[in-house]
Amino acid sequence: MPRRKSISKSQYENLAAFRFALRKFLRFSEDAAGEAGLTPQQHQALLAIKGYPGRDRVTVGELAERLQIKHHSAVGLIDRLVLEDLVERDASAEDRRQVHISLTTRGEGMLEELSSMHREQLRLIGPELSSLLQRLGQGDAGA
Amino acid sequence: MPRRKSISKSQYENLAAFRFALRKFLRFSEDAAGEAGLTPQQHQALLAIKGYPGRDRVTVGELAERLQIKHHSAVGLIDRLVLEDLVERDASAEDRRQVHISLTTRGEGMLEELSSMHREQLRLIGPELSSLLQRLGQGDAGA
DNA sequence: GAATAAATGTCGTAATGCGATATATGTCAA
DNA sequence: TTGACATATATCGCATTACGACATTTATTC
Repeated sequence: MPRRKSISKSQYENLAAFRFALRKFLRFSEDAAGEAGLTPQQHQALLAIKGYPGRDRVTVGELAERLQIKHHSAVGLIDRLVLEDLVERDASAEDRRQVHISLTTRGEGMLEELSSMHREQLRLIGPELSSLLQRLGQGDAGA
Repeated sequence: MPRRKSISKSQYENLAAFRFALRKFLRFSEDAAGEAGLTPQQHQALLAIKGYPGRDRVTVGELAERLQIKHHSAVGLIDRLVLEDLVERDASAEDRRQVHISLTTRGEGMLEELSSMHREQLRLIGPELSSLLQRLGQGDAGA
């Protein structure tokens, strides 16, 4: 039987089931951010800053990389976060082209609240996602 | 030590690492769709239709549910898909309020190509995602 | 110190999801 | 069989956001 390009009905169903589960998680996340008064992207930016490996500040370029968006998209996002008093910009001492972004106290509080909810939700749905991923990893066994 | 609301630095890093991996996968998916000449949402719609459990057509409402968007957002999405000759609308015989959406031959071809790529990519990164999920499921052990 | 690269920022454009609202069809009961 | 209500889809205008093209400032290199 064919192996590379051909996709069986059950494989389409598996792929779709995974994306459905993913969308439900993202919807949960979007709703949680919205109820906290943040846009989803603002929430992701706060997490990317506070959760950056080994530090709790980032440059504009680093933030763009972590969010997988372009530099100038990150600039606009940061503009709105600064307006909301959620992050602050500080010029870098070493390289004056760079700008360091870090959370304000207000930003920290909001992120902590949201992160707590997400930690719980991910513990809840993590096993399901892993199971769906594993099913995709197998050949075309299950229906 | 505290258990509910408080989040350690390493937990922020774990949450951020998971979202980063997720964003990289979604970026892969967005880029793949774009190269095929589709928007990311158009691709997701095709998959949701073809991968619907037990069928390969859906109603507008079902599509909205699978994509986790509102009905009228799905309507606009379907409008654009019909214009691109990727899906077709058919009136339901049983309930004339409903509209059945199914893929055209062109839509099938595009979805098969994209699904093949996604299947491979998910096999590649599935283990990493599972590992990150499992780390979130544990307490606050690892750093 | 001129040329080039890198980091950030500005501006206008396009896609998309949503709330409010409208229309058509089905359902149920008096 | 008709009136009241529910359901499925569609329309319209709005807000958010990411992008490409381009500009500016600072660092680096020969």
